[in-house]
Amino acid sequence: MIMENLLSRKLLNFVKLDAADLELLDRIVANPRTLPARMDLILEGEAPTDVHLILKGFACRYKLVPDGGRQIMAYLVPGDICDLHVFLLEHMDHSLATLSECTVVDIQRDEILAMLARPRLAQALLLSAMVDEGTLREWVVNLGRRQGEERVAHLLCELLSRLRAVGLVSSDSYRLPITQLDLAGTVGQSAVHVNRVLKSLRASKLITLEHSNLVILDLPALEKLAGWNPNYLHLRRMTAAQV
Amino acid sequence: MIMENLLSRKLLNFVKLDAADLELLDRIVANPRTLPARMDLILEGEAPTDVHLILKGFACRYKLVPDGGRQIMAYLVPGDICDLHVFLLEHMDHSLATLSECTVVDIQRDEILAMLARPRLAQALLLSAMVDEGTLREWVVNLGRRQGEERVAHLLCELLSRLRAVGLVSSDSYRLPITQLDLAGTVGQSAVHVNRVLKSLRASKLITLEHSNLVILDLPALEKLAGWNPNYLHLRRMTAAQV
DNA sequence: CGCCCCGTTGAGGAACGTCAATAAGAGTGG
DNA sequence: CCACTCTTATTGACGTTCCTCAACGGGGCG
Repeated sequence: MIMENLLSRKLLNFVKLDAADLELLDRIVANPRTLPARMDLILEGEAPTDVHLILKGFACRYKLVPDGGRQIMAYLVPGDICDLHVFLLEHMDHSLATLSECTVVDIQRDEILAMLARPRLAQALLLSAMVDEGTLREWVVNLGRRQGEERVAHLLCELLSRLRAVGLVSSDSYRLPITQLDLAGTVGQSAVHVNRVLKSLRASKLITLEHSNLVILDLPALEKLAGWNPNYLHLRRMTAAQV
Repeated sequence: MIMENLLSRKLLNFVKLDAADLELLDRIVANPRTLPARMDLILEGEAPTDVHLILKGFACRYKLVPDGGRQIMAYLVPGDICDLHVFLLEHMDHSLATLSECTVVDIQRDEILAMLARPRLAQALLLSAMVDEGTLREWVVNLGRRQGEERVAHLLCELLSRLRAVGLVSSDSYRLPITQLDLAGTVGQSAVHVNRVLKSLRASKLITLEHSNLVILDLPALEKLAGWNPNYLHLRRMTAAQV
């Protein structure tokens, strides 16, 4: 089975690309490597070297706090590029790690420059970076203003949209290959409480979640609970739903 | 009294600038306007037109949530530039408003392009944007992993660093022209609870706060409480402390 | 088979929210 | 300058959300 170029698929949500653009992207994703779950890509304080592109699996940005806990500040899902700031920042102010097993491409400096030299690709990459920032702002809202169930519901809605944009959703269902401990580190609550929140979402017939398979049973109700508004993802074109 | 060019002062924290760079910045800040407190600069959903530069006062990014509350996601203090993404995003995914009376410069498209055409200014602006993003990540940590007193303490430490970088701090003291309701909307707690947190910080002899004048009485202790680590601000050079 | 990580549940306590009342300032018009 | 009003700050009482500690079960993997 041929692996579709998820980078192209993602960027096509923002801009049109010509054949040469697509060919460059195909060349870039040609040599991926596979990493196990729970593996650091780069640590806070280290000097960034290359740019990472996720093709498969979930990764995250995180920081450790003095009391031993960790806060996840971003999910990196297939099609996501991280650390375009390689060229500017001397030291990482956060760490990067896989959550599940991941397929990753290390993009070299000259390949990034080749992309930025193409106006439409440059625009798509910048737009994608602005969306990441908008997502961060929405996470601040999520942590600051919503409580348990709404918080998790919002995260599930966001992942639905983001994964749908790269064709990884069918019938409001997707793989969510993370533990409840990771989920707790994401929504800023204890693992015990997240477990109870999930129990409650299941009891309300909003979702099922077994063996890392999430099924959203009642999307309108989940979106309503979450106060969902996808404008911060700035998706201009919706990709066709998969069968 | 001549108003110092706070934009230059801020950018000099990141890069060296030559005389022509500084002259361009002086031209840009030449025609400011003054806005009253609690005034929107732009609303979520609107199309951004120009870029805003704050010269005096506090402004913020915020979103309203269905239940009527508002979450502040960023503070804009003197020297801060917002919305460089004017050129890319069709609609704002959040709103911008003044918290106190503000002096603001509206920067036109061609002036932005003139700055970006100068390599060092471009680098400084991009670095500044990355710092904004790093700040957003730290706020996620603040909301997700810290409780009341640590949260407020962290915010106060951050503002100390940021205001010091533009010369608005003397002896660990600065103007904090915001209400407790705004503070609550920032740290994701109720105004009543923020009031009690402040009371506790005062009782611990860490700060005083009267008439919008904040005095940090014991900075090491406040930083320890906050788990303060300024690396995300990426300040390379410290500006001299003001008398 | 045994171990370890993960998910689940119970019990009790700490942190935080809501409602409500009062005080203290700040601005406004007379 | 004073009376009035509106916003902001402060405090108490009480309820809710969430955390911590602890125990137990289940499934994957050596």
